Amino acid sequence: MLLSEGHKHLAEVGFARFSAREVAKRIGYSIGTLYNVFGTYDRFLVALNTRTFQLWAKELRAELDACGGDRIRCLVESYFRFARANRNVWLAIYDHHLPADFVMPEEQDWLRGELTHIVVREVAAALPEAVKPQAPTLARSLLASVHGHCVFDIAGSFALMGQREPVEMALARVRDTLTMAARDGEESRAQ
Amino acid sequence: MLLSEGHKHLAEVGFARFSAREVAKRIGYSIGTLYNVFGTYDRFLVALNTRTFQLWAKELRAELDACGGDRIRCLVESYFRFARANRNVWLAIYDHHLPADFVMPEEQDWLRGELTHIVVREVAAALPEAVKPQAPTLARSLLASVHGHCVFDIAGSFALMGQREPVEMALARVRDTLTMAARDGEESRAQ
DNA sequence: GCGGATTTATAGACGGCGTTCAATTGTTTA
DNA sequence: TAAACAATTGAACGCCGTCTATAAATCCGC
Repeated sequence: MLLSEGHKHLAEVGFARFSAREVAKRIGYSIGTLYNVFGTYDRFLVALNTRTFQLWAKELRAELDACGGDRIRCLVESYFRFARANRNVWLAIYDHHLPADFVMPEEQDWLRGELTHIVVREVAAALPEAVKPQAPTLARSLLASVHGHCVFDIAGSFALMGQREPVEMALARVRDTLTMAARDGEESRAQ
Repeated sequence: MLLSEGHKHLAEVGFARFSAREVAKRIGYSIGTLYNVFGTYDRFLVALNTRTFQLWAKELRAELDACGGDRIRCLVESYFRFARANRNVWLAIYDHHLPADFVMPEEQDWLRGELTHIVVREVAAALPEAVKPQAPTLARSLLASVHGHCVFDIAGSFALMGQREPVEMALARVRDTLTMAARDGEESRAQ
């Protein structure tokens, strides 16, 4: 209840205007109760962001299942679609910086890994046999590239720079790298 | 004075713990004075972030001037170096989301363009003649890719994923794209 | 069924925040 | 010097996250 209403509130007002007090008030709880449950504002936000990761992974799996041939395009488009459709909760994941001494509950680690693992699997499938071992590293790197495009898109930086079609740009960068990796694979086979 | 001390305070405590009140107190100003000058917290932060952009562009130019042969590597390394050396003020640029109705003073627009323009020039220099017109679009896309790697690096996501050498990874992605672009150039010449 | 123990919930208090504004101080001009 | 103007102030407001003493609810052995 605290989680679902909190997630709704976060989606409505965004990270900067989010308030744990307001969430408690909305569902008729006292502020003290919320703090008894989560202990601290940071931990509450971590729990909400974990919820976002769960939602994200679920949608990604669904879209991959419903995907036709081009699974790499599907991945990239899904990344942008989720961020755009869930702007505030998506941004909150990256706006919320944990204190250096914060120990993350395993829960979130595992779920972030879930998303990454999906991408690793798809990247591996797109690579020729000779370079498949590079898939984990390559997948994380491509994730970062797509993320960068998505951040600029959401923040409006691309619009300011007169750039359009950020999804296609991100996809093109991914294809560049996959093509180059495939070429490496051929060379190592030719030797 | 408000700007320099504010920038220092932001660098010390980071975006989340930053407070305009504290800045005013530190230099012996009243809180009211700060608000007469900047009008609002958002505008104060925009001014501080503009300062960060200025510093960033200055360092980038200096490092390019002192750069040996590999100017693309120099760009990527400089991006990471600035973000790492100025973690809090760099993060503040991306953590501070403006209200939708906010009209950005031209100042910051111009300075952001400054950084981009440097990158565009260097990317153009790295491209064969046939594809040089793509330089502006390509440069912004590569900026996004490097930014994505840098965000994950600063946030510690790469470390969590067991990934090392984010700078080299980002550089590799840039080279992938530049190589592919060069190949496109050759093909269009061959036709 | 009951009374003590233990968990859970409450709301008031605290200091700090961004923001506003009437009052004050300082500066220029006539 | 006196009046007009500009700059500065800090108390007041309603928020915030956090803590804590108190009250309510739940459980459990008898």
